[in-house]
Amino acid sequence: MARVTIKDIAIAANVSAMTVSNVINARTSKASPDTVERINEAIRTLGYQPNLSARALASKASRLIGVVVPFTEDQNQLLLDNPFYAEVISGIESALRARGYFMMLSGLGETSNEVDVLAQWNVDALIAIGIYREGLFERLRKRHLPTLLVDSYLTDDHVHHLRIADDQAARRATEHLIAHGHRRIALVTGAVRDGGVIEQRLAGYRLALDAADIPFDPDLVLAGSVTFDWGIDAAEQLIARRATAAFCTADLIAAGVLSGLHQRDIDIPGDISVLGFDNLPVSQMVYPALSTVDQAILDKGKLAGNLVLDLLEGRKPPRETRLEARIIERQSVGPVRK
Amino acid sequence: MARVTIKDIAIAANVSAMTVSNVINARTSKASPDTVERINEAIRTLGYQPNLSARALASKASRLIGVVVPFTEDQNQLLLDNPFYAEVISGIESALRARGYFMMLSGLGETSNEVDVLAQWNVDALIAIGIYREGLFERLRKRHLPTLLVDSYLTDDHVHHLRIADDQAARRATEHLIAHGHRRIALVTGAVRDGGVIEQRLAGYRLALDAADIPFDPDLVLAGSVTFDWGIDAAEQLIARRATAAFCTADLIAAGVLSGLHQRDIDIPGDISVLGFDNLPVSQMVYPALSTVDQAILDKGKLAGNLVLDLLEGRKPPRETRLEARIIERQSVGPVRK
DNA sequence: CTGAAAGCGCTTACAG
DNA sequence: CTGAAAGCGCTTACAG
Repeated sequence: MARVTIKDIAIAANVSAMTVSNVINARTSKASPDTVERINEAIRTLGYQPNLSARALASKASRLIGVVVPFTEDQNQLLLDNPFYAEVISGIESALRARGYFMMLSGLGETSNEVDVLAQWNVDALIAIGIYREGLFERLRKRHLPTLLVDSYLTDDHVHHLRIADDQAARRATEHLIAHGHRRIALVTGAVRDGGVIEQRLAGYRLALDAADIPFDPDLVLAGSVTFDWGIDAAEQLIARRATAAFCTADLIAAGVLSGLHQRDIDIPGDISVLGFDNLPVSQMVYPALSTVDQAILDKGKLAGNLVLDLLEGRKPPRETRLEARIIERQSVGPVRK
Repeated sequence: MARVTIKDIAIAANVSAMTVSNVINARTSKASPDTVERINEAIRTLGYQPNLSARALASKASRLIGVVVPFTEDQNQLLLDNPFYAEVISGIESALRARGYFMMLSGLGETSNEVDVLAQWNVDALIAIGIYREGLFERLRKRHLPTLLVDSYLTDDHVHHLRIADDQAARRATEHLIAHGHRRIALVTGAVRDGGVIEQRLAGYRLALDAADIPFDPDLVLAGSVTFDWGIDAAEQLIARRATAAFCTADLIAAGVLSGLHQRDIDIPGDISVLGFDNLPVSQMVYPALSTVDQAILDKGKLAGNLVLDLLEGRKPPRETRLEARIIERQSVGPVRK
């Protein structure tokens, strides 16, 4: 049994293919109620499924949104290695689906041609998460697609942005530790990159220190990668540098710090306080439960989806959207030990 | 500047469109080396990108593989909520990409028409993860697509399977606890479903008990959902039922159990031992680090991708592939308290 | 080794 | 309110 096409429906309903097309695409004003009914009936009984490739080809609109995530820092080329991405993507997908669009997911590495893949599928628009490298960014902008950058500070006239107020969030986080009496506060983070979020969070951290008259100590900035393993390593340096608190710019790192401190029998938060960032599910699973900065990842993802569709559908969303983040207090932050 | 098509290349290289098509599709035997060179040159200078929708339409092969994951049990319609899926999917995607195929990801809920979406995109084959419900399964098989079921025991003549030896793995896990002197061993699990993996793991658990002459106590089977929150709740029942060890059929549940036990100041593994399943990244992040059953999720995903492509390309992979799982000993299992 | 023609399943002006 | 025709960018027999 061959696939049932629009032509089959046309024959069954005794109309032309183009009337069927009109009805399918909800241009019902262009057909009499009676015809619409007959066509819908035929669609139901024959089990018609539109061929989306054909539609994309003919209409020059694929209803496909490309979503680009960077491959993990150790270049193992795995999507979704970071639960943060998994959650944003879930949010994006849910928003797209609700509005009748589809997601084409792709990783993006150093030398990768994954952007080409998206071009080949004729995606209507692009959401790129956590982009910083100039080289890759260049490749993105070459196709002049409606583009939304999530968590990126790369500037470009043709690009829209969604991000949290990273500097402010980091400042508040640091202040939260200061309020608990801490003065030797380490910043444990991934690589500080041009146009990335960490740059901004570092700035917020410094602002908080300045405001509290705590001199900035570069030795307390521990930059590695956004991984659990780096957190474990960082724990050792935390101790060596006599930090009493660590502000980690990702929960994944914070989880590693917790684990590294446990290995050395350091009490948390008795000896060292740890504050995370993201409010990933894992932050509730570690021990002690991690105090962290919530950035409502899922909502962020949904918003990203909706913004990019607004953009695509010509509804002129704001060029930049900034979300608020807030601190979630759990058990990993306490007063400084006297 | 309009998109450059195969026709543009044909003109530039002074050949027909079909010769270009042949060269693009690596049927180079059908063209002289000289022609091939001219065509490739034109492709490079003009920056040609094949239109995959057009190719799919004309060739009746989309190189798109549908990947279906069930929506989470609380029906919140979010893909990737479970890190297990995120990891399998990463593996699948990586295998598909390596062989020149693309992934179309879709969730699958109670009433959902997501399978329709995949049909509409003309996916060449299907990988479905963790399917048990008969209703949904029926909808899958109606399209007679090459299908690989991951972690499912639903039988059907037209479907291929990839799974671990769940009964055996559960048996070994239980024996591992028995070897530590435990006799009141609870099984903490998601819903036991027809054709799902948990059914098998329950069987393995019972086999181990039988072999050790430990009577099966239905009160020690705690079935909820595959979530952290359920693990927290289960912790309370563990205590009430005087279990000395818990075998959890998912790390997510085990993490919740750990957390719930901490809340009640139970020492792990001093008072109660906890064993997980999956070896998710989170199993290293919790405290104490979780002993668990490793099922090499990433490799499983890659294998799934390769199996489905073998199937699609007519290489007749085995109808059923069973992977071995092995126990990873960390800190959450210890000898029973006398 | 190369090409002309038909066709994949849709949509889009255009006409009536 | 409805239709005939052309076209989207490819591939597929078929012919030479």
